[in-house]
Order: sequence, then C-alpha cells, then structure tokens
Amino acid sequence: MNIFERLYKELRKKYGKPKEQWNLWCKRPKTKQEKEEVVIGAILTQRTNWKNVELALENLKNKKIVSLESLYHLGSKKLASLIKPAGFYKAKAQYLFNLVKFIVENYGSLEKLRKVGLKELREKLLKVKGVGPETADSILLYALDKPIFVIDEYAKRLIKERNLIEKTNYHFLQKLFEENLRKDFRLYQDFHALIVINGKNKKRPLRGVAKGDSKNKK
DNA sequence: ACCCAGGTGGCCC
DNA sequence: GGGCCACATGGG
Repeated sequence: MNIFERLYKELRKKYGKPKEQWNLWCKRPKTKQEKEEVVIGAILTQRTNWKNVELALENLKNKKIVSLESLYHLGSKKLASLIKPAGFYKAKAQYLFNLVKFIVENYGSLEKLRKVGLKELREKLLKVKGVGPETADSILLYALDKPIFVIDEYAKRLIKERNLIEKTNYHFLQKLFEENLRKDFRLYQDFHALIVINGKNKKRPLRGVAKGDSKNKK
C-alpha cells in the first residue's frame, strides 16, 4: 500500500463513509437534480463558505429554478439578484450563465455532455470563462462521474502538512494522486470529500488573510 | 471592527 | 511561470 492509499484509509477510518456531512457532494450525487446542483454549486462555492451557497440555492429553489434548463432561460441579470448571498454575485452570475449556456446550447443535458471523452471535455470546460481547474474537475468528478481527482486548498494543505511534497501546482498534485490510486471515480469522490471534511475539522484557516481582500471596501 | 470562506480572470513582470 | 489584486456576502 502506498502513501496515498494509506492516507485514504486513515481518513476513512477517522471519519467513516462520507455522507451528507456538510453538503450534497459528500454522498456521491446520483439523481439528475443532484448532479445539476453540483454544477451550480461548483460555481457558487468559489472562495465562499458553503453556508452562503445554501442561501443562494434556497433562493433559486424558492423560484423553482433547480434545473440548468431553467437557469438558462432566467438570464444572468435575474440570476445575479438571486445568488447574492453567495458573494461575488455579479461575476458568478455571469460565470454560471456562461457554463449553463455552454452545456445547454451544445449538449442539452448532462447525460449528453457525459458522452464526451474526459480529456476533450475538460479542455472545453476550461475555456468557459469562470471555470478554472477546480471547478471543471468538480463537475467532471461529481456531476459526470469521471475519474479525475479534484485538488483544492484542503488537499494542498494536507499534502504540505504531511511533508509529502514541497512546492506543487495543481496539475502535478493531481497526477500524483491519480497515479497512486485505483482509477475509480467513486474512490476519488469519497477521498476528496474526506479531505474536505478533514480540512473543515481543523481550526486553522486555509490561507490566512486572503490575498487582495484587504481593501475590499465599498 | 476585525477575520474567514473548497477560485478565477486580468494584469504585471 | 509566478505574484498581486478585484470580485462581495454572511457568520464567528
């Protein structure tokens, strides 16, 4: 057993099977609605507390906006007012609309989108303005069941804590996880969920004072 | 009144 | 390729 397999076992033993311990993603989203919520949440949760994302999702649900199709017809202006609680709402409304537009106009549904090959699909997602590596991979892994490992601040921090790697960029760290684990999307889903649960369990902040946030006043 | 939250794009060098 | 900043709300 290598270091990554041992790490998974350790977290699994400590926290058990990830369920809905802090959000939907922990329990392997399965239904169409759950998977579409992953797509929406992937944008909304960028640099934002999940609690605030829930408030935004609640606003959408109250307006019966739960599908990508309905979001598409809503337009980014109205979308912005509904997702305010998630912060960065003008940018996120545009990002989310870009993403939904990409999916609806080119594929129509997540099932169709899923048929595209992993590598090609990832490149296309990354071209959508507002979708970076983590957002793209979260969608690929949790909404499309593609075996790709999601790297986030918690994963980076955990790796550093364990002194596994010094300097790392996203791609390198992702490859490292993937090369040392069974190529299994369920394992990746659970592992990433556990890393987040583990990260939230600690008091220490993710990255201190956020760069650039200091003069965020109106 | 601070400090923080599962990122990303744009700019600069 | 890396460093810095803007984007913004709600909760501790």
